[in-house]
Amino acid sequence: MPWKKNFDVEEAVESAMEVFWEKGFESTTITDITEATGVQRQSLYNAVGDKRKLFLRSLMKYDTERRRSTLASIESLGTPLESIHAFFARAIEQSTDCAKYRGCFLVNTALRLQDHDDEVRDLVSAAIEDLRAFFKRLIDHGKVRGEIPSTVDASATASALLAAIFGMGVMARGSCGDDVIRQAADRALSLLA
Amino acid sequence: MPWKKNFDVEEAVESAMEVFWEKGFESTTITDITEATGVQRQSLYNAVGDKRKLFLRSLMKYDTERRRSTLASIESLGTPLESIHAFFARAIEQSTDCAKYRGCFLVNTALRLQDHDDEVRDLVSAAIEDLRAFFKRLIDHGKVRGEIPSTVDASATASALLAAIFGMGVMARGSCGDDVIRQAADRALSLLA
DNA sequence: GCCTGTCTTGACTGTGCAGTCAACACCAGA
DNA sequence: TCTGGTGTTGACTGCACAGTCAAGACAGGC
Repeated sequence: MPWKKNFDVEEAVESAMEVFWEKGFESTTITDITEATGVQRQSLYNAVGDKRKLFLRSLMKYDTERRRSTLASIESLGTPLESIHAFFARAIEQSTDCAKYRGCFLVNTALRLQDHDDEVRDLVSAAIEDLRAFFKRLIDHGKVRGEIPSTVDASATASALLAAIFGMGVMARGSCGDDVIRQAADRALSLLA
Repeated sequence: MPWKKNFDVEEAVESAMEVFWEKGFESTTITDITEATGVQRQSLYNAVGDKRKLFLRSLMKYDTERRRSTLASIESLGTPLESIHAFFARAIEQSTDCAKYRGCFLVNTALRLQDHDDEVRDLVSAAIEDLRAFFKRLIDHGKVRGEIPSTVDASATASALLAAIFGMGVMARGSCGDDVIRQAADRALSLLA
């Protein structure tokens, strides 16, 4: 007896994610989302729930389908040191292309954590901790391979790289010049030499 | 014939600044401000103008009365290297006291620059550039004094310290542990050794 | 004491929003 | 073909907000 939905929920969440990523939670209206997805208001509410649930689901989708897969592909790219450099190169590319700069969805969310509930908070904290672990793991491997001096403190340096990545994002938003961002990345990476 | 205002405009802007600093532009309502200042709606509109003008004026007050004077007092505190360490110590203290963490008003604004017009943008960019210049000046002086190795690139390292400071702010918001923030600061400062 | 122009007050207006409702369209099984 | 339940549609509700209005309070000049 039921009637099949004439839209795909996952596709709708994907489109909603793009909008939330671009504009943030507060500044996104349900109308923005219905326009982006082509799905009617009530159909969205039936399928997913309210705005908050839709945001959480978008963030989870980003976390699993974008962030984790990106880190995995970068990690398998070359040597540990090369992977770290590749990560920073990617961050620079994104930060300096101001036309389409929108940062990382999770970090954007971290910057407005007061807008959100514990579920979102926990997801964000876990993602940040995971990125730090990513750096630490690569540094440890680099030390084993002899690419990175054994005197480098893996944990502390991972924290510093994390701060550098975040800082570059802030600088990009604060309309710093590209050269300043590149300098910051270069000096941060010098901690590995 | 006129009638004297029974409130001080500067005091009102000071109170408004506290609210905008705490909650950001979008999340602050005029009612929040009338409650914080004790000044009636229309009196505020008469004295300062609309919400946007009030925000700009608050930001300018912060820039001149807080940021600049803080930098000046830190700069005159001791040797250049000591001043930089003092700046980071202050940042750590603020970032790890999560109970009253609210970051720097200008950086908070930088993170939501899309909410604002060119006047605000320009003020924020100038403040960020000024902070970078602050670091660069101190590094240059430190090199002259022999506190900082002459091999340190003052400009690039200033950019890296800037990124580190911003990154620490993001980490504080993303509910990173205090030790991670401290590690990041420690490694950033190691660029001066 | 009256007049003039500013300041104050609280109610008002219009807008944009999240979320809801009720009527309708549709499909599958009896 | 009828029936019941689910999906869809667009209008609706209630609320919070920025900004405005008009009536009144007030102080000084005449």
